Amino acid sequence: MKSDQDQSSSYHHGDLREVLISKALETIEARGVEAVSLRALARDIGVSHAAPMRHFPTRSALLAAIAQNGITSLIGAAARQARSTRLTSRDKLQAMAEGYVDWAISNPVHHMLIRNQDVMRHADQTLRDDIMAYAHLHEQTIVLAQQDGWRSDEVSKSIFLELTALTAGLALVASDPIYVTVFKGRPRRAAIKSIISKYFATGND
Amino acid sequence: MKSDQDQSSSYHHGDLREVLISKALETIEARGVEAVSLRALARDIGVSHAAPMRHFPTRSALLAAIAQNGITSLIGAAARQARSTRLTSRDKLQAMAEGYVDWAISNPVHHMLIRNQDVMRHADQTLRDDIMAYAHLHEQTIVLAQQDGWRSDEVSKSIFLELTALTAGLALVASDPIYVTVFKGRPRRAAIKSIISKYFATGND
DNA sequence: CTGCAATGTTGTCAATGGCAACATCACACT
DNA sequence: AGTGTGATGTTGCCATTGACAACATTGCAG
Repeated sequence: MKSDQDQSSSYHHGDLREVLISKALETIEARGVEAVSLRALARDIGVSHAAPMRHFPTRSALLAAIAQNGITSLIGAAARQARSTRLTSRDKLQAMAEGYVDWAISNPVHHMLIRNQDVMRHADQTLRDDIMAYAHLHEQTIVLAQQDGWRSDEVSKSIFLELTALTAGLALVASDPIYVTVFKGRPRRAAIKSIISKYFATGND
Repeated sequence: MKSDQDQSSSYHHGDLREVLISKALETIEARGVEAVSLRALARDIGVSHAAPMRHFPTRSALLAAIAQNGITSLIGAAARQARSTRLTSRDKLQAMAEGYVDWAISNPVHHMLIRNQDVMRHADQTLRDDIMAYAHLHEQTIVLAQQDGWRSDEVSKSIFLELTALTAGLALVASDPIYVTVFKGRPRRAAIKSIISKYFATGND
């Protein structure tokens, strides 16, 4: 009962790239990045040991591609919010902060890969550019909020550092198994939203 | 000019465990965790390929031991501050927050290893206990500060989450190569201390 | 319908982690 | 001092893996 029998002929898998990514995600979730092996994935999927190489030249490239998928979805969500016209610039900024942590909680593997220096070391230029694009969007959103009067007297770089640290820290704590006990009995997202709200509750005009 | 020639006989290295750890640290700093190989270390040091196994049963155990060294030094520093009698309880808490980020900046490899799920997955009970001990010390310090009137009306778990996220985030941002540009032209430690001070500047009686 | 580019396969190699059997040494105990 | 035992180091081995090369199959564009 192989799941890939709907392919007319079995020589060409037809969807190998996507299946590799999704199986790799499962592996990472269950047993960590170090457990990802191109050959094991190939065995699991039922193709020859070198087939994955047609889609990812190296193991690192597969991991980087997953990270790329992650950052792409993060930027997509952030850009959508930024275009929304129903929010003040300050609320957009808050939504962006909450969106980042939400995204990290919803996509713990992608989040972890993006924070993993071993993975990012092999990132290609597109991936690096996308991460920078997100940071720039963040900075611009801060500047816009400041232009509308929110903490307009502060240095935007400082706000950027502060907000980046806060959201990165919350995302880390929320998805790190070490800290699960912190949330015992409390819904993670609510506790986090409340902390972010508190941050944004000051400095309003 | 080998550095290990001061050993009388060369059969027993005499200091292999420590040298393995220090060489591994260099490797991680230069080329990341994934570049650590027991055999390469053995070659580098000049012992046989299986010698490292006498000190670390697996590669993961070596990495976990380095993480253990890190958390031990972190706890040592924190406990020293906590015992200081010249600080108010609130100042002790602030010193602990600053101390954590300082430690992370001074020991980026250790900090990264402790945050690395692949490494922590293989942590033994002692390492897990030590990390919990640090969290407990943090929580106790918060409670003491609250008992002395600092934010005494807030839930200490919330403060813990907030402070842990802030410090973890600052440590992450400060040591992540992705964010080096944020600190362009600004001393890292000063920028971070100022953010932490700001956090502690509110809620004082 | 044909030839080429994309995709998959088989075979091979060096490096690695890990295990086992053996060698050497330091040190505690008498 | 002598010894023997546990700690530490060595050699040899094996399975797995990433990576590469040469070859096979197939879909598709012209």
